[in-house]
Parts: sequence; structure tokens; C-alpha cells
Amino acid sequence: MGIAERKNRQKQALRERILDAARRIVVREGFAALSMRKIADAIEYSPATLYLHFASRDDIARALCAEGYAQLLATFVPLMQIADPAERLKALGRAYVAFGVEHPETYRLIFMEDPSYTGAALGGAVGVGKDEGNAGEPSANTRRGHSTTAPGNAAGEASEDLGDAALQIMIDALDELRTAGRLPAPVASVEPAVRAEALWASLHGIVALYLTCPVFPSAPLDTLVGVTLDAWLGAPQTARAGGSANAAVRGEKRPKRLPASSTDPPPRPPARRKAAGP
Amino acid sequence: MGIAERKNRQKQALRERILDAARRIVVREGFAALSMRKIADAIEYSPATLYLHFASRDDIARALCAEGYAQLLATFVPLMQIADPAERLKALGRAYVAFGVEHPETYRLIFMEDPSYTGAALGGAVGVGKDEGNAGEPSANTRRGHSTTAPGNAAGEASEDLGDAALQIMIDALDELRTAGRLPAPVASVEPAVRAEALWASLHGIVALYLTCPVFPSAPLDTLVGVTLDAWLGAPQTARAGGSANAAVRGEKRPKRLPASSTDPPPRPPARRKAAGP
DNA sequence: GTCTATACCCAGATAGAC
DNA sequence: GTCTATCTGGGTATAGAC
Repeated sequence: MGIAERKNRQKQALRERILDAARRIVVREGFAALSMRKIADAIEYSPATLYLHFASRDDIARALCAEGYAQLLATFVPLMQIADPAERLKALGRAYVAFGVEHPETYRLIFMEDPSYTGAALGGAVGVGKDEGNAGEPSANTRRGHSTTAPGNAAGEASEDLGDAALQIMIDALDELRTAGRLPAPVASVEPAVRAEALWASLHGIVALYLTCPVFPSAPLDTLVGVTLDAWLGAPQTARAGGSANAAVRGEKRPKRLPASSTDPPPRPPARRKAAGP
Repeated sequence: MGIAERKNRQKQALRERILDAARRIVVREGFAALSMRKIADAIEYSPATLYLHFASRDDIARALCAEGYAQLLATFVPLMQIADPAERLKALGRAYVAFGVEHPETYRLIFMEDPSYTGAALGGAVGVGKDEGNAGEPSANTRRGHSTTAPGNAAGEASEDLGDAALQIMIDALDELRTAGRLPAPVASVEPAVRAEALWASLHGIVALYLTCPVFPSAPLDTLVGVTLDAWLGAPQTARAGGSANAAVRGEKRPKRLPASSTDPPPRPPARRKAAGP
């Protein structure tokens, strides 16, 4: 059956090209500027062809999200080697913020755009659980018909686990710190999941404000991250008290914005779009 | 000149009707669903008429933002009476988050939508200042021609001050705490503006995740707020150590979501739109 | 000051020829 | 499998009659 396999490979290849083009558009012009026509233009196919690989624009967006989750988690994994939980957690925090700064449109897409996109990363396996279904109806047709015919495509399926995994990494580090008695009292006295969620929210706040508010960090970003991590983890209590664990508390030496700009150009704001037909 | 005044009043009245309708649409369907056609429909005028009062859809959005800033600041003002700076700060934090939860679409609009909207609140008067102009071009025509003919319209002009004022309230409370020696060491050792920005970011993170991520707070929202404030302000160090200052650390008594729902219905996500022609 | 009508743009999605 | 052509529906903004 070599012929069928070749056809499958070709189909996969086109699928990847579509996703590549879509990613480039999102990165350059923002998610709002992503349209089927633009993707089709970019890969020099007709718009109709896209629908043989993805059920809808939303479907493509979800695939991009899955990639984003994987990318974020991939930046976390090597940091798990850090033995000291406090250092590990700080590295994770800095990596998280750096990811958001370096990939603004990707970060926007997966964490700031649409509840159904953001929710796809968290299976809800962590913590207590929720009431009030807030997800809503935005396209309940996650995968219908085509686009899932081929089994082993990259980052298509279990994107739910990725977000949970990232959160779990933080929970673990926090737990180690707690059992070692190295957390400030108010932080130590809550449930692990709550701790992790709250810390996550703090980091997300920094990134989100940075990406949305032009005049936000009047302070250098890593200063902000440093003081936030210190507030949560407490200053190191092994001797030499008072000082912060972060080197750049007043760090005027470092560049104001972490890596100046790495992958994505600065967020290109509006460019709105309309809703679809039937 | 009573005739001219009457005409002016009428013009103002229609302006208010437009803004009212726009606010209702944003609150009910989200900012993305706001369109000139819809506003015109709602007030039973033709779309063309709107352009006699506002230069563009963007202009209307800015006016709504200004209202939002004023509204947020108004919830802060009464809390300034609280004598104890720690209690004041906690009340401010809770009020901030509550505002975001009770007015999700308003909060989205002013803090999560567009850099040019969010930036309008902060004059940049606070803190060190920034480099890298990130604002961008989205409609530099803030006020041109009409719509500013009448002088005393509500919440039209100095919206820049409002955001700064809110931040300043937080800075002041933090300063009082610091001079009283009641801040944790890592938090006390940074500049006041940085402290305030970082705390603000933490609170924003909670609200932003709550509004965007369907499965985010597996913990009750006020638990999250409580532990965050405790992390920043430290547990009260006057005797009875260890315990948190916030009553609801494990508070299963309270409703999961603060006021169930007050003004705005739950965020109604997408509904995108396109960019305009010349 | 307000309207109708319209120019012009963009989008998502599909039918049916090839 | 791919395309052309098209349907349907949205949008901003303006010209010109009343």
C-alpha cells in the first residue's frame, strides 16, 4: 500500500504548509488578521482547498494553540533539572514571562484570546473543579469529518494535557518548597493548587499587561518578575537576610525589555473581522 | 442665545444615547460585536448620523473606555477613607478584582483589548518612563472636528489622569506600609512605583485569567485574591503569627464566584470584524 | 440634522466543474 | 484534490437629497 501512504504524506505536508502559513500570519499581524483567504494566498492554493484539511478557521486556530502549548511546555522541561526548587521555580517564572515577551502573538492566542482556546489547554484535572459552565458555544465542532483522518499529526490531539503538565511542574516545585519550610507563612498555608494558580496568575498579569498596555512596565520587566517571585517565594532565609534573591532589583544594567525582540515583531493591534455565515 | 443652547443640549442628548447603546452592546455581546450599524439600529437612527457625533467607531470605543476608567476609579475613592493602609490596600485589591468580575466586558475593553485604549488611561506620569514606542498607529485621530464642540461632556477629556490616579492610590498605601515597616523584606526593598505595578499586575492576572480561561480558578476567586494580597503584604506580624489576614483562605462558605453576576452577563466571546476602507 | 443609497471593503463557507 | 464562481453576510464611511 505504498501509494496510499504517499498520498497520506502529501496530505500531511499540505496540512503543515497551511499551519505554517497561518502561524506566520498570526505572528506577524495578530490573530485577528488570520483569514482563510490570506492563508490560501500565502500558500498559493484556493481557499476551498483549506477546507479539505481543516473544518474551519477555528479549527486552524485550535491547531495553532496546540502548537503554542507544546512550545511553552518545551521551554519548561529542561528547567525541571534544576535541583533547588526555589531556583527551579524562579527559572520557570522567568521562562514563562520570557516566552510571552518573545512570542507575543502566540501568547495572546493561547492565553488572552478566546476562552475556548485557552480552555483547551487545561483539562481541569488540577484542583477542585468548577461550577458555572463559562465556556460557551464558540464552535462546538472541534473535529468533525476531515482533518482527523490521518492519525499521527503533530500537536493535534491531547493538547489538554500540556497546560496541566505545565501547571503541575509549578505545583511540584511549590510543594517541595513548602515541605522544606521555605515558603512565607501566608503562602504556605493554602492548598497547593491554589498556590500554583495564584502564582501563575501573577506571572500572567505581568505578561498580559506588558502585551496590552503600552506604558505599563515603567520598570524593567525582569525587575518586576524578580520582585513578584520574591514576594511569593520569600527572600532566602539562609543567613544574609533581607536581600532579594534576584540580582536585578534595581538592575539598570540589563536591557529594559528582556531580549529586545526575538521571534515575533511587536504586537500589531486591531484589524478586526466579522462573524461567519451559517 | 437660548436657541443655540437648546440645540447643543439636544446634540449632547443624542451623543449620550449613542454612548448608552454602545455600552449596552459591549456589555452584552462584547467589544468585538460593536458596530456602527448595530448602534444605529439600537437608537433607531441611520448609521450616517453617528458620524455627526463621533468620528469613528474607534472614537466611540475611546469614550466608553473613559467611562470605564471613571467607573473603576469611583469604586476606589470611598476606600481611601480606610485608615489602616494594609486594610485599605486589601479593600482596593478586592474591589479591583470585583470590578473586573462584575463588569467583564468593560474590564476587557479598558485593560485587555487594545494597547491604544489601555494606554489612554496611563499618562505615564508614574514611574521611570519608557523607551520603545509600542503604541502603534491604530487611529491617531482621537478628536478631530465634531464631537468635541461641546465643552462639558462627561468623561470625555482627561481620561489619562484616571488610571494614574488609581495607581497612585495604591502607591500611597504601599508607601505608608513600607515606612511603617510592615512590608515583607523582598517587597519593601524595591521602588514604590515598581511595587505598585507588580501588585497591580498580580491582580490583573487574576481577573484576566478569570475572564479568559474557562477552567481557571479551580479555587474560589476571593481565596485567590486573599492569598495574593497576603503574599504581597505579608501576614500581619502583630502577635498571633502564621495565620492569614484573609478570612476566606479555605472559605468554602462563600459563593465560588463573587457576586454570581452583577451587571454584565458572562463574556460572550468571538464575533470578529474586519478593518475599514478609506 | 437626518436620511437613503451606495461605494467599497472583507470575511467564511460551499457547489459543482474539471 | 483542486479550482472557479458564488452565496451570504458583515462592516466603515461618505455623497447627496430632503
